[in-house]
Amino acid sequence: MSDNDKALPPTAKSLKKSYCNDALPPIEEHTRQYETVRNAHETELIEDYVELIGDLISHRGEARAADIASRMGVSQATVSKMIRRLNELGLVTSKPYRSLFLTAEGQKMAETSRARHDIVLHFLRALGVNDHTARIDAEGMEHHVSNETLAIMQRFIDEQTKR
Amino acid sequence: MSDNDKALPPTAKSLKKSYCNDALPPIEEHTRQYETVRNAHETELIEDYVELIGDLISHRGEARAADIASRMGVSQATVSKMIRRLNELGLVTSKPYRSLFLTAEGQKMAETSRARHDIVLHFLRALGVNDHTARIDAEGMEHHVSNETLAIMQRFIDEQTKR
DNA sequence: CAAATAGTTTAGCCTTGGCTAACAATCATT
DNA sequence: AATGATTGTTAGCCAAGGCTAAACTATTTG
Ligand SMILES: [Mn+2]
Ligand SMILES: [Mn+2]
Ligand SMILES: [Mn+2]
Ligand SMILES: [Mn+2]
Repeated sequence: MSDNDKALPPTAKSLKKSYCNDALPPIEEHTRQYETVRNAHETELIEDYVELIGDLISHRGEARAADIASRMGVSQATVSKMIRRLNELGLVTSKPYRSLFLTAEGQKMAETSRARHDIVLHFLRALGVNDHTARIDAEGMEHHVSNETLAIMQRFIDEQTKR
Repeated sequence: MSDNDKALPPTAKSLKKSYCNDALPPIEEHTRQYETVRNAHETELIEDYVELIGDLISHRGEARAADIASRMGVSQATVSKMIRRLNELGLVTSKPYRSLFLTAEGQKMAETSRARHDIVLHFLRALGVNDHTARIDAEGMEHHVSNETLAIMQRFIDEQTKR
């Protein structure tokens, strides 16, 4: 019914509010938007844990539950429970009372997440956002940035840094 | 211990990976990042519901539970339960089996959310992201964009549209 | 090496946000 | 006005992700 995808009207009216109060998107498209967000929510905590574990291992030599808990700002019990989940998902290996290791799959996820996180963070800084704020925003935004947008962000960073 | 906030070294070394694999952020700052994300998660569904209800009212004349359910892509039972919550939070008023209305507070939240959502969406398009992708990304990103970043996005949009 | 401290796990509780199935109300059509 | 279709509600289930308290293990230190 609506043609949101095609060229914006060449004669935008108010330029400030031009296409913003368009009709609602068609139902199926609208639904898919919310669905995508719900799906992201299912994986984002997992990604953050795996990414943090990878960071702890590479920067500290090992990943201990207590460090995860204090970095995440949650209780050790919460971390312990989550580690069981990560184990079941095949992302980490752990022996009771010992520190954690990432499986091959876990390492892959850690790298991917870290790379994406870095692009978003660098993009925000390149855009002019204060480092502190950029870090906070990136931690949440990263899980909702498509590969398409990520590529554009990377291009933006490259252009900024080149000049 | 680290000074992430202050001026980046004027002689950045690799420019591609310069500050990305720095040491981990100091614990308290790191914790605050994750905390901020957790807080956003508590309010984001609420915001999406309220924003959608506002949109339905202004574009359709009324907000019915069935429309919310089909747009959100969830069951009517889920919507019914959520409406009770919105009611308890003082964001909507509703009589059984009738359509919904936003309270003054609800309207304020709807406007704020809608405005923020629009800025993020327009920003992504101005950046060169395809409309369809931009809509999907915006739906998730919007809840994790600080006011500081939002202002910068708005400035970017203005500059893009001016030239 | 024994005791104290630090780290980890388990048990049990809670809220949120999904679901299905059954029931209740409203609305539209004859 | 009766009936069937649509819409809304309730009950009861589940998983995720928090928490505290208590028990257990490992490490450090006297
Ligand atoms: Mn991350
Ligand atoms: Mn994150
Ligand atoms: Mn929104
Ligand atoms: Mn949203």
